Amino acid sequence: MRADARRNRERILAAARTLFASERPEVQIDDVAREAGVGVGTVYRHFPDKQALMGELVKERFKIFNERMRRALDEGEEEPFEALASSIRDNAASVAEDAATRFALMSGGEAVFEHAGEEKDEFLRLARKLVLRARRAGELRPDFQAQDVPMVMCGVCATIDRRGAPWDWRRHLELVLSGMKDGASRR
Amino acid sequence: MRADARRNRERILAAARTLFASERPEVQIDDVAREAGVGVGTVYRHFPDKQALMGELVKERFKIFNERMRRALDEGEEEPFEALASSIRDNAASVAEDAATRFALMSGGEAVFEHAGEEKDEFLRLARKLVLRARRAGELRPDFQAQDVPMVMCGVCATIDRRGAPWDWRRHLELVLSGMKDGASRR
DNA sequence: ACCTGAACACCGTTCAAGT
DNA sequence: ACCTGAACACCGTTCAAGT
Repeated sequence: MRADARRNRERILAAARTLFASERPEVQIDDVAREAGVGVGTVYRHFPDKQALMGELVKERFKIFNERMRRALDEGEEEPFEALASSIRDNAASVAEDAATRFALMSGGEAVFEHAGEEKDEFLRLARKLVLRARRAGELRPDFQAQDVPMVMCGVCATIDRRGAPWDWRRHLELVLSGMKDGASRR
Repeated sequence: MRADARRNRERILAAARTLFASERPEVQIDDVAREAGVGVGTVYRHFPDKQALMGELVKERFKIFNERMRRALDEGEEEPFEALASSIRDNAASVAEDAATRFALMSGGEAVFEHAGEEKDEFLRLARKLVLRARRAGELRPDFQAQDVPMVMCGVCATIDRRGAPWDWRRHLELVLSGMKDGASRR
């Protein structure tokens, strides 16, 4: 890829991040192009449609999720449940700080997730390992599945900054984590 | 309101319910009008904009929520936590069966909820009573707030039929309910 | 009092012309 | 190879004309 093209691509992503995070009404591609200092056509050259642009944000976010979960696998040998719980806490916190990606995650359609397909698969593989390890240690509710990790994360994300409702997503997450613990090992 | 106007209003709502529930791409007001057998202008005469149309579905759903919670207040004297939990279970199940309202709840903006403002306030009042009673009985986690009722319902709703993900929202809800129980009284 | 649908406005996407 | 932005298409909303 030519150097100027690469630079434009980065500028478009940066503009999308800024605008998706700040604007109230639906952000337009024309706005993204203007903010990035390129023509609309250039946005479409790099991202076939709006969903693909949002998809790229989601893809990058999943990469960050996956890094955090790999670290949990490496470092959490002694406390398998806590390793899983902490990685979910940190991932939720990173989404909470990134309104642009949250917008993409929540309002994007199926295409957005397909764009991040590979990273999503890797996410599930890592979740499976963390879940199995915690289950073997007897710290996790036995019917908890690997797919339940993205499920509960989606549930918590849906309650971050929801239309001005005064919701406390951290308490929400702690409720869920406490529900995930095996009955015998609950505090 | 004239009889034909009332009939048109009902037809429009019925059409919206059918289309929001079945269509894949964003449903158009023109489609709703055609399905209802009226002109577009008639849709706009009854509902000032698309959000108001979705808002009406949400409003009616909140009325159903509130009926269920009033019943829980009347009948659940002996088992206050179970009364709260059952009403949440039933409300989630009723949303799960109603794809049109789920669409309105999830993809509608703030205006949709303002349209159901009064019912939403009543919902919070009922939630407060159910929560206080369960807390007094020592069955509920002491830091659980009345606002957490819509919060956890929103979280669970967000994971019903999400882009073909094979998620089990009933297990999700049971996780949350189990996290809501007071530590001392958990099974 | 209410209904109709052509017309308008807005925004996602394309493509002919340019470098 | 890549960029530009005018033009097109689609869909939410309005409003003049009708009953």
